[in-house]
Amino acid sequence: MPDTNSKKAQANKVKDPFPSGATVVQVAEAAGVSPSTVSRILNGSARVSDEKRQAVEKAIFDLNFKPNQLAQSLKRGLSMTIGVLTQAIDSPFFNETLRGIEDALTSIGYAPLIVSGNWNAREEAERIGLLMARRVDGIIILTGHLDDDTIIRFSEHVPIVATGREFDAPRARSIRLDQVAGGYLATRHLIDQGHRRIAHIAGITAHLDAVDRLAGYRKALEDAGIAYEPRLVVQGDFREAGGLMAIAQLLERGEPFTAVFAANDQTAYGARLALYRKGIRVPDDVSLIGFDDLPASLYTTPPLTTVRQPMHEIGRLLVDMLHALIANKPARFALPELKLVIRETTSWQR
Amino acid sequence: MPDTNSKKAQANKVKDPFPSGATVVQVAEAAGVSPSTVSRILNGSARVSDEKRQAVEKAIFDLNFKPNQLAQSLKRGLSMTIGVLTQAIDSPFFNETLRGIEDALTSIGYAPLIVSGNWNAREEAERIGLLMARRVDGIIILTGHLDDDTIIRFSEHVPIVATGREFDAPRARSIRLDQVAGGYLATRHLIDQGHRRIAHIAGITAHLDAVDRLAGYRKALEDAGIAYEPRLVVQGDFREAGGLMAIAQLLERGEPFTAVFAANDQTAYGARLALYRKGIRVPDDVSLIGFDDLPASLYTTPPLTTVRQPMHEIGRLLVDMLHALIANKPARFALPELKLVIRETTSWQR
DNA sequence: GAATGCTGTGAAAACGTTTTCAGCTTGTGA
DNA sequence: TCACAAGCTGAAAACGTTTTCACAGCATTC
Repeated sequence: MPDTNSKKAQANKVKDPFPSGATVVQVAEAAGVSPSTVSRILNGSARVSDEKRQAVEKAIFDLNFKPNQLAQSLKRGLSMTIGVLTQAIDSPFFNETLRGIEDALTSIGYAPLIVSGNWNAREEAERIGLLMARRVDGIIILTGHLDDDTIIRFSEHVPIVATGREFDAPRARSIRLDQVAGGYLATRHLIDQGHRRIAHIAGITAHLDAVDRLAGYRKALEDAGIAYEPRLVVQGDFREAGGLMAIAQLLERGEPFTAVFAANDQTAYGARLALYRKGIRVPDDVSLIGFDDLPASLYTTPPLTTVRQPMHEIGRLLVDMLHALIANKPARFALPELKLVIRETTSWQR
Repeated sequence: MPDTNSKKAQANKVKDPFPSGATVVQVAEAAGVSPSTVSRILNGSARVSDEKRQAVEKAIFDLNFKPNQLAQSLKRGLSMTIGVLTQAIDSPFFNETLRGIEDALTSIGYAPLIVSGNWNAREEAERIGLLMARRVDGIIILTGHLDDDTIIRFSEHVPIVATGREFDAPRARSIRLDQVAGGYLATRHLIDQGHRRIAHIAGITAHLDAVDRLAGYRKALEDAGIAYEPRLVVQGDFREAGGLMAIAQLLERGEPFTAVFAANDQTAYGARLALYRKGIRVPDDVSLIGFDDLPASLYTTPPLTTVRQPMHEIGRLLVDMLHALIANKPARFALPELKLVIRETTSWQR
C-alpha cells in the first residue's frame, strides 16, 4: 500500500484536536526538512524561510502533531507543572483557593499537581517529596503543619509560596491577610449591634490564623471598654463538629451570652445547629458571625454574616507570586482586604 | 578542591527526604559501577551482586538521589499521571469524588492532573487535549457536556472512565448508579410519611441523572396510586439558586404541596432558604428531601434527609476501573448502592 | 576581488533514564 | 581439557525534544 494513502486515511480519522503519536522526526520527514527546523518553527526560536515554514505547518496539521510535553520538559528542565499541597482536597475552605490557582495556572500554560497533606507534617513532607520527584517547577502550600524552617530549607530546591504562615526567604514567600483586623471587624460588628456578652469559638491554636482572630476579638472588646471574659472563649477545631461541641460547652457553663463569633464559617455552621437544637433562635436570641465567607454561607438558614476572605483572589495571587519567583523577577503584590459581609445571622441586641 | 569534599558537604546539607540534582550517572560513578547497574537495582529488574548492590545503595543514600520521573516517563512511555476532568474543582459534589480518586491514585503510585471543564463541551475537549499533550496514561471524566461518541472516539488514544453517562467501549467505561431507584427511594420515603402532594425540583434536563431521578419520582407516585401532577414539578439547575427560584415559582402557582423532593442537596439548600424566607417551617409545614448527601447536609438546620451517593467510593472505583483498563486486565466491578439517609427535614404529614 | 558578515539550515549532542545486546567470568559435565 | 551454560555487568542505543555548532550561500564592504 502506498504511503500517501495510509497517511491520508489516518489524518481523516483523527480530526479532533488530538495529538497522534507523531514525532518531530516524522514531521520533519514529511516536510522534507530537519527536526531542528521543525523545532524552530514550533518555538519561533529562529527565522525560517516561508517556504519551509509552510511545508512544516502543513505536515504538522496533516499528521496532527502535538509535541510531547514530557520530552520537552526533560530537555528544557522545566516541567510546566506546579505542585499544590492542600490539606484536604474536599475541604470547602481550600476549594475556592484551588479554583483560583487552577484558573491562573492554566492561563499561563502551567498545570497543577494537587496532593493532600491531611494536616499531618510527616505526610506533608512526604507529598512534597513526591512533587519534587516529578520535578515540579514550584510549590504552593496551603497552610498545614510543616514548620517554617523546614519549608525554607525545602525552598532551596524549588521556589515555594504559602498561605497561613509568615516568612520571607529568597525562594520562599508567604501571604497572610490581616487576621487580627478580621477578628476585630467581626467582633466590632457585634459590639456595634449592642452586644456586650460576646462568646468566641476559637480555631486550632497551633494555627496562626486562629490566634490572630482571637487577638482581634480581644482588641475589639478592649477598645469598646468591655472586659475580656475567658469563660466566654471556648475551643473549636475549625470544623462543624467543633462548633457544635463548643456551643454545648458554653451553654453548660451557664455563662450568658447574646452573640457568638466563630473562628470560621464551618465552625459557625456547627454552632448554628447546636443553637437550633436547643431552640435558641438566630439571630433573635443569639447573633452569630463566621469567618471566611464560604460559598455555602449564602444559603444557610438564615444566611450567615461573616468576614469575607477573597480565597479565589488569593489563589491567583499565589500563582502570580510563584511565577515571579520562578522567573526570578522580584515583585511586590498588594494584599486584598478582609471585608465584613452582613447577612442575616446578626441583629440588634434588645 | 578535591571532589570528595564537595560531595560530602552536599550530602550533609541535604538531609531531608529530598531529591538532589544527582543523576543515575553520578550515582554510578560514586559506586564504581555502570548506570545500567544502578537502574537495575532501582527497579529490581535483574540480579546484581550483593557487593555492588550495597555500594550503589550507599551512593544513592549519600547523594540523596531520586530518579527523575520525567526521564523515566519518557523512556517507559508511561507518565504515571492520570488526567481528571472535573467540571468545577470547587463544587462540593465533585470534591468528594476527587478525594476518593486522589486516595486511590496515590496508593498505586499515580498522581492526578486535575482540570476543570466548566460544563462547557468545547472547554472540556480543549482540556482533554491538554491532558493528552502531557501524555497522561488515562483519563477520568466526571459528567459534563461532552457527548458519548466524542468520548469514545477519544478513548482510541487513551483509556477513559466516566461518571454520569452510559456507554461501554473497548477502552472506555462508564459507571452510573441507579438514579431511578434513588428517585424512587426519596419519593417513597415521603409517601410513607403520609405525604400525597409532593413537589419535585428537577435537575438540568440535559443531564441523565436528572431525568432518571424524575422518572423514579413518577414511578413511586404511580406505584402508590397518586396521580402525577405536572404543576408540582418545577425546573431547577442542580444548584442553590435554582432551588430558591423553584420554591418561589411553586408558591406562586398556588398549587398546594406538603413535601419537596429536590434533585440534589444543593437544590435542597436553596429550597430550604426560600421556605425559611416565607416563614414555612421545615419539616413541620413542609418536608424536604435532597439527593447526594453532601458532607454539609449533616449540618444544615435542620440536618437534611437525603439519598446517599457514596462519592468517595465511586472515586476509588473509577480509579480501579481505569487501572484495569490501562493494564488491559478485564474486570468486573460491583456498583455501590444508593441509600436513604433519614435526618430531620422530613416528618409525618398530619 | 578578497575579506567580512549575515541568514538559513542540518548534524549531532544533550536531557536522565531504561533496555538490549554482547561480553566476561565462573562453574559444570563430558 | 574443552565446550557450554549461567550469572553479572557494561556499552550503547533509545525515548522525543531543544540547542549548540558549523557550514553553505550570498550580499556587503573596502
